[in-house]
Amino acid sequence: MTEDVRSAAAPTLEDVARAAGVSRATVSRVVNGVRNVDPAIQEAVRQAVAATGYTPNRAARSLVTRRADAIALVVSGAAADDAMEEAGPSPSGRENGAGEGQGRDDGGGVDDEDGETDGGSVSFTARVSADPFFGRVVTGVVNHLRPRGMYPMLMFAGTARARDEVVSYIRQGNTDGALVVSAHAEDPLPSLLTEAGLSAVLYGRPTRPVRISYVDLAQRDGARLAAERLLERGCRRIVTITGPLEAPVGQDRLTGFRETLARRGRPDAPAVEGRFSQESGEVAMARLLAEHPDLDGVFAANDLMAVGACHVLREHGRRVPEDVAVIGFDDNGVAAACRPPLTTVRQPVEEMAGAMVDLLLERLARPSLPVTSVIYEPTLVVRDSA
Amino acid sequence: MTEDVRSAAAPTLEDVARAAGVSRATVSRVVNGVRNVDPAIQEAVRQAVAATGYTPNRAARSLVTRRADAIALVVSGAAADDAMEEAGPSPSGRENGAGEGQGRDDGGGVDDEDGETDGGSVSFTARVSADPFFGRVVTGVVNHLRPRGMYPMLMFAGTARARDEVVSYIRQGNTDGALVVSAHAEDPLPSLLTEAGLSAVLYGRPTRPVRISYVDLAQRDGARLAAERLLERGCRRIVTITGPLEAPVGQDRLTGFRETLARRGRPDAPAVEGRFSQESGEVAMARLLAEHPDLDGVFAANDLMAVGACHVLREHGRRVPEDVAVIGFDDNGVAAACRPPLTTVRQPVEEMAGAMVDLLLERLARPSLPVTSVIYEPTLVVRDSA
DNA sequence: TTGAAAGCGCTAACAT
DNA sequence: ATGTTAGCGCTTTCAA
Repeated sequence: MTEDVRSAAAPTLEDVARAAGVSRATVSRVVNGVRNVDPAIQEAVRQAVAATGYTPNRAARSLVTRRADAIALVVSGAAADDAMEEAGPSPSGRENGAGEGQGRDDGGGVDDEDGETDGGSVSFTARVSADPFFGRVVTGVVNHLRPRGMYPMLMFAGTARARDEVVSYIRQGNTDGALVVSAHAEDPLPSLLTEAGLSAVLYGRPTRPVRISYVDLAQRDGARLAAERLLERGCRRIVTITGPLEAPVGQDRLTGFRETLARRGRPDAPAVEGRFSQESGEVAMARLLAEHPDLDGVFAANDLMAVGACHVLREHGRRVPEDVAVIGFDDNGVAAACRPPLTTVRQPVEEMAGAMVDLLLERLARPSLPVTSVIYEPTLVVRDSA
Repeated sequence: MTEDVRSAAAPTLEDVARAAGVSRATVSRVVNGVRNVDPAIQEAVRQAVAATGYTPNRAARSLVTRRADAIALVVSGAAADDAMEEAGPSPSGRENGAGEGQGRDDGGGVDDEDGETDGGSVSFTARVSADPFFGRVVTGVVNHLRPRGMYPMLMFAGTARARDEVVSYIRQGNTDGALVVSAHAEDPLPSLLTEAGLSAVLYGRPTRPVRISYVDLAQRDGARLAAERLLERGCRRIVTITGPLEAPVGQDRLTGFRETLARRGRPDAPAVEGRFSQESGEVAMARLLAEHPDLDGVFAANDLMAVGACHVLREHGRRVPEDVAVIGFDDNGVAAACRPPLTTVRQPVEEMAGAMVDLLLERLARPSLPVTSVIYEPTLVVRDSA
């Protein structure tokens, strides 16, 4: 289809204009789809574009439009404290690996500060690669952006330093907006972004009500689905491993779960807080087992913790699902890979990530648009564990 | 520290020049660290920069330097065939999910082509989020780039179409170079990139010898480590689950393993080919168990397959490591999370990804630099499975 | 509806 | 060692 000659220097508007016998301005109008161009000329220009193999120079365009034509995808995480001020413990459980090497390289040197040794970043980075959830968000965004000819600039904001750099990078106009997925509650990034007047869309309801668009799942409905399934199976002694309770997801999944149980006359399901990691799920399960040896149903607030729970249950001689039914949340790859395959609440992460893209792009196209939120419905995926 | 007034419009070189009482050119020189600037003036300019809160406008800079000051991180995958020409089977086992929905949306429309339904992209995307390996490469790159004030543009090239778009995007100068990690052998991307005269660095030796820089692990040494460990434990009947044999990693890990065994008088260790997915590891293990019921040692070419093997072994009543010792490869998070925790060959993925960044950046700084490769040494991480 | 011209902010000759 | 100047390729008034 493209059999043209493509010489060394990339063709410019000028070249196309000459080939079409019109002015640069007209070519620009055609290329940008601006009205008021004679159809005949329009066609001629299109031909010239094809013949020359013209593609707009983004730098030149950005220079005048003041748009970067790029967006940021930031995986955010650490709370206000980190690298430099690791001291104060956060409200709830802390990530174990955090805190080595802090305070290193404060000089602001631009050299050799690697994530592997960067204070506070270790556990953040580890969690991000360990939980398939983040990978799903990223692939969802990338795949949805691709047909639009765009690729996201990927950023991690795992430390206060990294976060500030990200914010100023975006403020400087290097991207037109940001998609952010937080690995932590109390993430100051959303506020920083909106305060700076930048367009952003979140994955998940922000902890504090900040005026920002977001895409979320009807978390409580998901938890309800899990509770009902456990109830239907005839579980009598149901417990739950929650997510971090300072985060909205953690709270919502717990309350949705408890509400359903309470409505069926089973208030006060025992709960132990986890941190969404497999290990925290194991610890929580062990504790629940010790305190409630007669338990026969477990709802873990994500798949990773459910997998950890299964491991511990088996080590304690309990069969899943015969002795204890287990339900996870997310429906990540680990759920299907688990033994037994996990019954879980599915969150259409990739789709939701795509919705984030749409929301942001619409907002950028029409900044006057109001802040919006889109809520997806979860579904129960029944496999073997419950 | 910054207590200046920051008005609406971003300060330009002009503003700084005025503030410092010099010309734009001088400011530019200072900002870009060009020699031949009087130290006193240099200092004055620096002050002015700080006072005004100046940051270079990248679009303007790119326009004249013809550098994008950005790099691509592409996770590549599918071979020449896909979306449009799914017909011919590849040399060895095919990814199972591949091939639904092919031929859809050929019209070249720029709308609504999502990865989830895009032919050939399904299994690719799934594999990418399922294998923590890719996440590690990505985090390694992002973390290493951050101190340099750069963020990679993330791209997936899972179909021929996507690959072409990626190549032309880069050719158009939207990024200065590319970091590529292939999920498939026979990936045409490296060749396409070099043929187009673009700078690129690969993760892993390319299938065919193409003149391109890469970072790799001494795969055979890693396999040797695994073989020796199994031998030391006194395993008598050792088998292996290989990676895809059309890929260099698959080959190298197998030959390194067999060579070591042969040198100890144990040629012909039974091998079954896997595809690096947990499921393929399960299938392979089941087959090996059927054909060699007396096996007592397994080397899986990656952790995911090792986990699958452990599942199957347990289901067949074999205890790990008492009855059968299992060793994986990579040392991803799943290795430590496995029950029992997996003894495995560690690949310092994040570090290696950092090395890719260095290689590419050096190359961009001095294009005359020769093509290089950096090889890392693997280490054996002993846990419980062997 | 189309063209002419100005200028976005920066770097890189070239002059001084 | 510093300043002057000429664009880089594009969009966007403003005229015609």
